[in-house]
Amino acid sequence: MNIKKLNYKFFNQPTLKIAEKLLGKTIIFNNKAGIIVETEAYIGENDPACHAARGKTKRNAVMYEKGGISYVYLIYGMYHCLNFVTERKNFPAAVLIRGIKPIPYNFANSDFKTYNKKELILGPGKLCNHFGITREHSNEDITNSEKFYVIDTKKEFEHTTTTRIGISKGTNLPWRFIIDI
DNA sequence: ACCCCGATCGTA
DNA sequence: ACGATCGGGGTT
Repeated sequence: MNIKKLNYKFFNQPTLKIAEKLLGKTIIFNNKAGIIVETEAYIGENDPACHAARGKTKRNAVMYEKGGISYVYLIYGMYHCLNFVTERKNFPAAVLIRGIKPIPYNFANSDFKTYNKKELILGPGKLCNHFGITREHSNEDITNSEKFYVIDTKKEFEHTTTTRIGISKGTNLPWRFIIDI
């Protein structure tokens, strides 16, 4: 199949760059595939919306690990959110995956051109439901797994940058990235 | 032990 | 606009 996975080096770039470059890349999780169409960055203890804003705790400890592992948490008692941890160990940062275009697993490494808005799964909770991702899938090394990884493609995509949504602090930071439909 | 509230979503 | 639903984390 000749599939290249995003590696440790990719996840050690600045988080904003990673959030931007993840657009258009394909997540593989247990034989399901989806192209990332929307991301948000959460960066460091000085970002008031970041889970690490009040320092290290049991829940956010994985954010302090090295880049390239998953961080999945439960929100509002019923939804899961998928993040990829970024940057160096002991610097808490991650990219939240907010939207995908589901595609057949067998076409995961092929080219694509169009996004029909009706086909998209927008929202971190819905996307985790689609894949079947839960907290049990947190703290997994996605650079070195056969079940859970992101396909490395060089192609870049036109996108729009906005402020992050669904938060009450840090609303001024333009750290949300969306593929232009 | 208690209380507040959240990186959401479906329904109204 | 609002309620569901529950665990994390701060406070008493």
